[in-house]
Amino acid sequence: MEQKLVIYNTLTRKKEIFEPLNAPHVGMYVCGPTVYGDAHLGHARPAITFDLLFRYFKHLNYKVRYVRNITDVGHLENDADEGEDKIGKKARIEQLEPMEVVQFYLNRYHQAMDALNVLAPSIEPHASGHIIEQIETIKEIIKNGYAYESNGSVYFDVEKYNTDYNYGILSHRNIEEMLSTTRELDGQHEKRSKVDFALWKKASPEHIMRWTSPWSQGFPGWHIECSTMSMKYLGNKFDIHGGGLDLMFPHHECEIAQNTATEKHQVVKYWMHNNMITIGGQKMGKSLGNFIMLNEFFDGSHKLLAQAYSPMTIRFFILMAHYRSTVDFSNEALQASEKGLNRLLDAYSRIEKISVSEQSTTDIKSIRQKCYDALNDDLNSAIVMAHLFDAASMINSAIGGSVHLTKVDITELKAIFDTFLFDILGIRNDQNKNGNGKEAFGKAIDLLLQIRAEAKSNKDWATSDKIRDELTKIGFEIKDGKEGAEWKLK
RNA sequence: GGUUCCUUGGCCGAGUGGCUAGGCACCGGUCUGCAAAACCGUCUACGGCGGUUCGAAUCCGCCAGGAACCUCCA
Repeated sequence: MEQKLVIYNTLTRKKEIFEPLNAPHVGMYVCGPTVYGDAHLGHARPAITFDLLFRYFKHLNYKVRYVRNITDVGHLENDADEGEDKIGKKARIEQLEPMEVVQFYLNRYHQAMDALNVLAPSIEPHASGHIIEQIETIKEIIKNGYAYESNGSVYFDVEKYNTDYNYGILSHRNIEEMLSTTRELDGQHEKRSKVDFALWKKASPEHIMRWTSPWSQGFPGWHIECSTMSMKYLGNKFDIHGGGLDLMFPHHECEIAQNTATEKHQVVKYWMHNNMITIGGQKMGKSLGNFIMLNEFFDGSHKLLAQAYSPMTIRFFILMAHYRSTVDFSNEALQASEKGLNRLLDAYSRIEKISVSEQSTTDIKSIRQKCYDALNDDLNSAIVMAHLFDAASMINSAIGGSVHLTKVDITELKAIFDTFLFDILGIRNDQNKNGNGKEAFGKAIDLLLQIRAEAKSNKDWATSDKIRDELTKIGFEIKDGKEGAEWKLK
């Protein structure tokens, strides 16, 4: 079963066969959160998209090092390298140590990621823990002639760089265009050109987070952390750099410029970008204030939400669309995801109930390859889901008796769910979680259903309905089948 | 204004030249003491106008509408 994974490379705007630089090793770097607030639905998209890729690489037996950074410094509040550090601002408002703010939101971020069943990356470096390395990178860029100091700050010389390389290679912009369309901003007198960006900023007196450097007491620019940390942990040539589409410019463009200015060659082989989550057709984001926090989904507390949605519903919802499509939030779409996910999990939990036949009357064997084909085609999780729904349909039909399956095919159906739905798509099976050490609890429900069955055989509908209705009221779902009643906690 | 992209059935959402994606909802049926679940069936769409082609949702052009980036943003 030859696997040829194809991924879309933003750099070339084409689907390319994925060939690791150093098989069986794969290095991937993804831009993580700036920890000055809780994660919203938009943050779940790259986390889940690249978690899928991480899981799939591991499934394909690659040795993956997945680096996802924590931005805890250097991310400016306003435009063009002026303004205030986001972490520092939040810290002053809340009268906290900056690192206290970082730790608080980082813990909450991790909780949300755990809930979404997003695996922890191999390394989660903090920008603030790599100030020395960032200073070294900046020195190297200055040495190579692509940056200059100005009044204690250091700026990247974009126009100089562009004469030797190509600034705009990723975002397909050109400098002339940018010079004519970029706004003139206050406080840009330090820069030689308005397209230059900061590598190091001298701290203003009220700025809390500051480090000593050859140029000033200050702090690093936003872009330099990713260049520095990605190369530190993955080398000066590595496979994949991912992030949200909105980071393509300027962040990733600047990273490429910094990388190339340091190493004199392209560092990243494949650039991958997930698309945005929209709400009412518009990007869910901080500036529009139209975001819904993940925790608000989990408990249903946001006013736009008709109900609470479980973390797995959110994950399923995101995976139902291809990662390069925008996906529009709505209660209807989320409810459809919730029901669809339950349909798959219900089918999975009923596999044991299929009675074994000598011959299969339907084709199970091709499903696995179809799922691989879908994943190999630029991680098309939506198609994988469609095949899983087909598999669910076969399970249900087999239980209903309209199709027959051999022991081997039944085992394969279960394996397909285990491999694709749980291991690779990362859906956690939260159903019937009443198992752990609560066998007695389950047996008690079984006993109630047994009494109900006896009542039914005596045509004592009052008793049988009472048991069913009361259990339903408590929160159980009772299904009557040919082989007796089943139950689960809703 | 510049760059890039999108427009699929009631809703969501795959699909890059021919072969019913899938999910949710609705409706009809089977099953059931009733219900739920399950199963079967119905609904078969591709913004508009032209063009290329034996054949286009899929390629090209124009028009309309929408979005992202161009300032922090996943």
